[in-house]
Amino acid sequence: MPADPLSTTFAALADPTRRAILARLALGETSVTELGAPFQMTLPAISKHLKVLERAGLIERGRTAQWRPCRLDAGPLKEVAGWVESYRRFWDQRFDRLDDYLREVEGKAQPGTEPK
Amino acid sequence: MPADPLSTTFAALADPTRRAILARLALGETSVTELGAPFQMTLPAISKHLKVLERAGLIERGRTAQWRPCRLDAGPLKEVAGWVESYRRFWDQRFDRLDDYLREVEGKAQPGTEPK
DNA sequence: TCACTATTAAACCACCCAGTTAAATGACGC
DNA sequence: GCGTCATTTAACTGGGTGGTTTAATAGTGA
Repeated sequence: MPADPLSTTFAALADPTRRAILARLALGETSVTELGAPFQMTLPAISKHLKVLERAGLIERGRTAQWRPCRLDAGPLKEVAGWVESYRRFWDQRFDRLDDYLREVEGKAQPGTEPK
Repeated sequence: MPADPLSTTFAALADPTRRAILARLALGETSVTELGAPFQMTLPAISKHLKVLERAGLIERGRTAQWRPCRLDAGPLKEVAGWVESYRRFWDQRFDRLDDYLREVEGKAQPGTEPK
């Protein structure tokens, strides 16, 4: 239901098989069969994972003869990085005291869409 | 089923309501009722979202009287940032030519768990 | 104790997801 | 055209998820 791109990207990344596929594609374009080789899983399952990654815009697909090779498209990861970076100050120890200070000064503010 | 922490974190982030809750918590600790106020959703639904966030380690919960306030714990986001950063060179335009070069030199390597 | 507030639990629903097997599509080589 | 390889589709299953309503738990305060 939530069709927003960030949710789709996060959902696509929430599976270790799909993340492993992306890692393999980071080494270069390859075929579906070779992508599936490392996994104890049938090829239709791999094909479904690829469809999820494609809908999330994380891979692109070509058509060379009977092969439909995949290549990585890291565009959506840029938005993920941007989102997560906006929380950096919350895990970076160097800003812990600053956080306490800001929280003290600001008190309770109205809810916004993203922090900072 | 995939109980690995990174998958759990990504799955927790793959919902706009939960991301909005995190954004609200970035402004400071607050109660369940106040967290649910901006959403057209019943409180049990909010409570379930909080349980998902808690299992992912993204929030911590206290016990002050009848309130069980939530506060942000961005620890897992650090791992997310680390994972996504390993793909930075694939979306950063400045490295496009370098990518082509590396792909040419490396040819096909064996699949690893993460790139580079 | 009683009424009230804050929060969760239980039971239920519709739907999506990850996986399977079996069959279909499509391109190649002979 | 035929057999073969690469890939996808169809149909099905088990289990998780996001939401609801109703009811239970737990603390506060008179």
